[in-house]
Amino acid sequence: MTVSGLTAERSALLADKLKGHGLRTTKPRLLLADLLFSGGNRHITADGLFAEARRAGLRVSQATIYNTLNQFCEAGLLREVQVDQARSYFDTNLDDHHHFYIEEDGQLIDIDANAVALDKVPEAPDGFAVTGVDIVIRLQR
Amino acid sequence: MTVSGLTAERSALLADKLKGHGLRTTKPRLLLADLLFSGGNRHITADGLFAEARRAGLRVSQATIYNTLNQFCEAGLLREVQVDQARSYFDTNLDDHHHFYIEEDGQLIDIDANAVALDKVPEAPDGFAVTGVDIVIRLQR
DNA sequence: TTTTATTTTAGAATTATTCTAAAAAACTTG
DNA sequence: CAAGTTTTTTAGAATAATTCTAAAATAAAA
Repeated sequence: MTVSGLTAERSALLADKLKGHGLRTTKPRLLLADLLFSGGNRHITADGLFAEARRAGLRVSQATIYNTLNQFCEAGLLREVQVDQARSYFDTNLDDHHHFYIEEDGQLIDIDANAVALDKVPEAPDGFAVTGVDIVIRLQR
Repeated sequence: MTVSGLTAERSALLADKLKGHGLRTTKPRLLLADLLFSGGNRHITADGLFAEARRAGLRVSQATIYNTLNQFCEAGLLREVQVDQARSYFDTNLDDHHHFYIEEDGQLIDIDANAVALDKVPEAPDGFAVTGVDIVIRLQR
């Protein structure tokens, strides 16, 4: 499959990444994966990715953006970050880490896990297992 | 003002609480305040409070529920907890504390601040002040 | 009591997201 | 490659939480 705006090498690399996570390679997925994974780590909303995709000349529906983001999450290529109940943020950084959140402009900044020392954590109630520990430090100017 | 289902003493107590936070006492506010503050601390969604209010015989619109919850937040009588981008949770516990969150049933459980030892926290980026540190421990059965 | 300011309300509007069912694209097999 | 099967994509409708609007009701002030 050839996708305009992507070199053959990058295309092959991304296709491998998708296949490696059990996802078929399709044109929309390849181009969205390129937007998401070809720079450094990033945080993005569905709407933001939609805008970028159109700017990049990819004509995709919003439904595809949502489907793709959710599939990438399930496949373990992305993580969702819960900081604002108004919209979902997706994070390409899969390492153990936390976030600064600037509410005014909706900006997220990664905090490396070892910049935080969480020395005492309460035990989970009986019958429950911890699936994640999220720390969000809210900021204001 | 008399409100059916509220003793005069409780009514007066709640009215004082509202006034003390710069809010006029109205019938809907008094009854919602009673639901929110007359038992122990609690976590509730707008929808949950709406259902309770109707069960308690208060005929109040959804808009009033939302207005009241937001006003109570601004007035410092409630806090909003960000755990699920699908809906807002409000917490009557104003002490410094954190949360367990059981995604399956949307249940929140308080974690006392001193059950957590957060010994190293990164500095806020230049020009920013920390407005809150939220720790959410997600649980699964 | 009259006036003024604030609240409440029903219902419309908004916004993010999911659903639907049909068309398109991607794999599979002969 | 051709035909058949499965998965994706899509446009647009549907859903759900929340906010907005402008008018009626209520509360405070004079």
